[in-house]
Amino acid sequence: MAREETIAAAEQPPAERRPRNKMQDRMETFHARMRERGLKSTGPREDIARVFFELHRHISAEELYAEVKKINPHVGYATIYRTLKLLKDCELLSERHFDEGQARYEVAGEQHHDHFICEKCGKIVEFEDEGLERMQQAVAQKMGVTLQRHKLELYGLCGECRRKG
Amino acid sequence: MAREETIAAAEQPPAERRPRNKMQDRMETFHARMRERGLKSTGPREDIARVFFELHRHISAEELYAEVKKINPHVGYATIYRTLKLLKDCELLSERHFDEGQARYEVAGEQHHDHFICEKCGKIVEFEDEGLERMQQAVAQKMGVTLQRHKLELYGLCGECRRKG
DNA sequence: TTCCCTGCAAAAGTTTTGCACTACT
DNA sequence: AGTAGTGCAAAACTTTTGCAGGGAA
Repeated sequence: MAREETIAAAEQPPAERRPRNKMQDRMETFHARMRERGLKSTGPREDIARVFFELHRHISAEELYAEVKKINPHVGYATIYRTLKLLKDCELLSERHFDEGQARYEVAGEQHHDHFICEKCGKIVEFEDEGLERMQQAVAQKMGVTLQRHKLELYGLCGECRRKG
Repeated sequence: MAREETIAAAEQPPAERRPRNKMQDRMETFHARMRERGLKSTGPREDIARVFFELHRHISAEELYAEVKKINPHVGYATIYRTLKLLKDCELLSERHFDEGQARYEVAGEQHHDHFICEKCGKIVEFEDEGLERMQQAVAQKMGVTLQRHKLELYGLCGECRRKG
């Protein structure tokens, strides 16, 4: 059992610019990637992927398991984890380790973003800032290293909690 | 068993500005904080704290256990974890979760810093950049949130590995 | 028909806890 | 003496793996 998570849609690109049915696009991509790899599309995989794409982001394996159980009570934890790994291989999912014991998973292939996490209510807000990205590159250069990826998490109080508290 | 770690001392403040015997200072602080809390200074606690302060940073519980065993083979895992938690309570240790299953621990109370992690050799380099800190504050302000802390990890190739690879 | 996939259960890895015993202060 | 600390073993929790049976291509 982990900290509860609330989701805020933050700084999403305007709806018109996004494809109308992300869900279907993603399922198609999933099928294509599986075919490429000679893997099979099966009931449990469909269910898990569908729930994962449908649900809000930053879900834990435990939460995903519970959700999938609702529509397919037959599915076991092993299949959840195996499908999560498969989705990751297919570059449709990325795994995050926030300050908790368990991993959280989110849809990948979107534009890069970082996270703000409210320490009071647990809300996770995604954001992206060009300036920060550039400055990180500059710092890396100064250190003489090559950057492949990064992880930035800001922790604090969201506007709502600050007002309340 | 986890990924091996190499340590690079990076951008440390000049030696003259640091107290000569950090180790003793830290042990004294540890004793003081324990006294404040009505807790006892004991053999195992001494050994664990000493090894922790002596050793390089970003150690895992497993590694610490192995090191402590060398000087006190009697100590168990439970005491390692309990003492790690105690050191954290005493604000002498901070716990990090990089992209691995297990936690890593480092000496706290130093100036704030972020981490670069080489994806090839596992080397961890600490760094600090004022500009980045300021820009994070600016981004937080733009989002209407209050920042309490943050975590920035850069992943990539260190100079050495890039040259080799 | 051939592998791949599945669920179950057991294992593995990390961290925590219960308990009887020990040892600081 | 009294209370907190210790080691051991067992439990808890998350994730992985072995295996025998079932199903997609």
